[in-house]
Amino acid sequence: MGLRERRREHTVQLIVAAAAEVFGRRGYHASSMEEVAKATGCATATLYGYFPSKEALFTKVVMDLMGAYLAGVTAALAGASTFEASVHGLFEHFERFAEEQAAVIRVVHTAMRTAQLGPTTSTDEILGLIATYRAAIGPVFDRAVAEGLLAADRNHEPLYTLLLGTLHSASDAWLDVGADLRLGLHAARTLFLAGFPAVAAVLPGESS
Amino acid sequence: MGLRERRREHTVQLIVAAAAEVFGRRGYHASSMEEVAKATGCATATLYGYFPSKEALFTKVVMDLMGAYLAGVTAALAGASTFEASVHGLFEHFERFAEEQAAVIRVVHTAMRTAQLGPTTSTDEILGLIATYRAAIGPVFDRAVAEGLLAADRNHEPLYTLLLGTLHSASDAWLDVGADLRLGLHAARTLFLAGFPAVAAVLPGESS
Amino acid sequence: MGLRERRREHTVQLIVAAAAEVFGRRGYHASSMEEVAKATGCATATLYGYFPSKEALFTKVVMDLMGAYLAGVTAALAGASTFEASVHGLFEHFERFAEEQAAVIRVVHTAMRTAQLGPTTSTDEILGLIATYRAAIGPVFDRAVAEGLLAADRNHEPLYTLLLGTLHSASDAWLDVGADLRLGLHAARTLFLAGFPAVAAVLPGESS
Amino acid sequence: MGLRERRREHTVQLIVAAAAEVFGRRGYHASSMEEVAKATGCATATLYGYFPSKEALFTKVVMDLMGAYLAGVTAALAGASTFEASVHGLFEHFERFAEEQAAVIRVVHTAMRTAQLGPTTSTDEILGLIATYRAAIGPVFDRAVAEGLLAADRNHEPLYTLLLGTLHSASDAWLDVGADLRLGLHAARTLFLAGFPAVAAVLPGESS
DNA sequence: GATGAATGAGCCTTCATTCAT
DNA sequence: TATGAATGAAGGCTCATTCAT
Repeated sequence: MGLRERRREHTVQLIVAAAAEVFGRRGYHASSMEEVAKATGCATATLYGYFPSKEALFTKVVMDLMGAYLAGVTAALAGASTFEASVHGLFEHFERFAEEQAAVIRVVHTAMRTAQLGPTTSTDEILGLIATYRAAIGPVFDRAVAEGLLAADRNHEPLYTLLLGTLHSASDAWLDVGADLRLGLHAARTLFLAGFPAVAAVLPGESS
Repeated sequence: MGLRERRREHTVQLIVAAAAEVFGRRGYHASSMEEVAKATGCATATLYGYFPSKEALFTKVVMDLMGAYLAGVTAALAGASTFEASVHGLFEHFERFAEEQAAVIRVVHTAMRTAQLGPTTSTDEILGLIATYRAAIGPVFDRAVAEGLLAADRNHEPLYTLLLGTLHSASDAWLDVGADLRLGLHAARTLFLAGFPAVAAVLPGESS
Repeated sequence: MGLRERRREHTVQLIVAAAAEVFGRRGYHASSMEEVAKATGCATATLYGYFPSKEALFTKVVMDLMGAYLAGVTAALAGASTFEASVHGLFEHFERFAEEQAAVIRVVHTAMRTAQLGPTTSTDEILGLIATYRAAIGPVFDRAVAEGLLAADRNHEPLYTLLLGTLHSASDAWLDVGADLRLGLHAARTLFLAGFPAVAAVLPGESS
Repeated sequence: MGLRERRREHTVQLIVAAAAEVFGRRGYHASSMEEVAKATGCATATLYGYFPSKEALFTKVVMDLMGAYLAGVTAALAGASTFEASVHGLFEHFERFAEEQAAVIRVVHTAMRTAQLGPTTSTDEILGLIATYRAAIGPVFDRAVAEGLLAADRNHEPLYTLLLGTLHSASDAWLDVGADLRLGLHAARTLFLAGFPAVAAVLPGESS
């Protein structure tokens, strides 16, 4: 990559970082390009030299942050050989990531939670992202199956929902009402691990 | 209440119902007063005869729906004498409510999850609402304490978070990716009940 | 038509008149909605209560003015029984119309001359308008045929072009360099009538 | 002219050629400097190394093309000794020129026709250009006078208008509705020559 | 000389809100 | 009370132009 391109890429990163902060704090619709520009330290028009539209910028922000987060998830799970270790790894990664970049969590939550609150067009991409997220945590359940804790021929769907649900509930409480993040995550992990066998037992056979 | 006032109140309800549908479908910022008016079947200006602003309308919508929902929660919990029955009652109430009024859940989620996605000013009211929600499900844990499943002098905060987190994760998955609601709620309840003792055991002493 | 509609229609006419003046003076691209609003005596946003876009307003202006002009053309030709009288009628109508509403001629010329200078989308409508214009002056040549001045089985295309060309050249000179309109039209009419037989004689057989 | 200057002049020509194509196709206002740059094969900023503004570039384009065209006109008229030959020469030159460079005709028409469609400020230059154009075809009428077809002490103004009007009407029809150029020009020339005596007879005495 | 990047000004359009009827 | 109409205040986006490299 030439020098020019590097500089450009750097600027893109600065914009994305500023935009992440703004979008995370105000949501998509309430954020204005002028606000993002001010946060970046440039003129509004400058943003359009890097992104063709507000929506494209938003999508880039979500994709980038989510990509970084998911890469960490994958790495964390790669280093865990048992089901329990996987869950621990996932929660630890989340905690680290959340503390470093609260804004990130905010945008990602915002985006994932509310396809309908973001711009219409990128809905598909966001849904794809949700799918990617679920795929990334798949190894957790592969290990559960390998360890005999979970039958392979069951509908695992609710497990994904619950793992992410308990995980995110802690960060939501942290962001929304200022609850203790570490404690929340600890409790969430405990609940998930302790309740897992019972849930596994009630899952119906694979279907849709 | 005079006849005049009754008629007015009726109109208010019609508007709120229409607004709930619109806000639930599009979110606060993406919804326009014109859209709400069209859904109500009146002119935009008419809305201002009943609500001083878009924000006030939104707040009213959230408050009303949440109030109805919470009344149901309270009723459901009043009729349950044990911890387990309480949890069952809560989930059943939720399921019934969600199926009847998907839009309601959408707005409430939207509102609760993201103070920042709604209008800035009403944040306080929404936070108050969250507190009310938590208070409404308090009886669940009172029963757990009464049954000796939970020590009274512990920080119950994470329990509230987790109960609501598991509950809502199911409806989120239902709304966002079309997951099976009944199955999701069943799994969530199972997880919560089975994992509860373990979580209760790791809760730290009362603090904040 | 109710009173409401009448008032509305009246406002539409006021806007169209103001817009005709502005578009006629500055052309489509150089005119701004703010300028039109100022000429109308209202706020910019008000225009959007009557027209969905700048382009729609422009199209309406052109269509309306052209429609009025063509109605006059048709009427003038209906009252003329000979070829020569037709041509006289056409020129007289044009002169009257031009003096009354110079702006009209400007917009129409602008629009007709340069589909590509107006908004892209309405190009088709403008081409259709050109076709309508040509159709409106058709009777002139029907009479020429009836009087034996013109063979029916010839390509009349160049005649249309020349009749309008001589006619418009006079108004163009009037608008652009301040030439005398009456004199110009007189000369144009004289040229057309005197040269017509010669042109009719050189027209090729009907083809495309 | 040094080598350096020659190279510069060459670049100027490349830009003017590209700009002529763009302005001819889209008109002044709808053309962007970026579009011109792309057509030239250089960066937008580069254009400013050769022209101080968009307007200056437009003016240069018009002046250059018109200059080339008028030089041809002058040459054609110089080689024609009679009135009729002059008119023939003019039309032939026009036909050759138009077929070679349709874009040229487009820009020139655009510019001449509509001072208001080009940039406001250069109106004077364009008016001067119109005057130059008229001067260039002056010899046609000088010959008419010499041949006794036209009285010298009359207002020749309408003749200029009509000669150019008939000429241009053919190319307009060609450009706008795809009419046959050669046929149109033939008809136009025929009309002009055949009708000329009659017009000459009705011209008033010299005045403005 | 050439260009990528930056930007101020401006344009079209939307929308919450007000007001006269 | 209901509403059509009017509007100020943005907001997203474009573009001619400048400047540092």
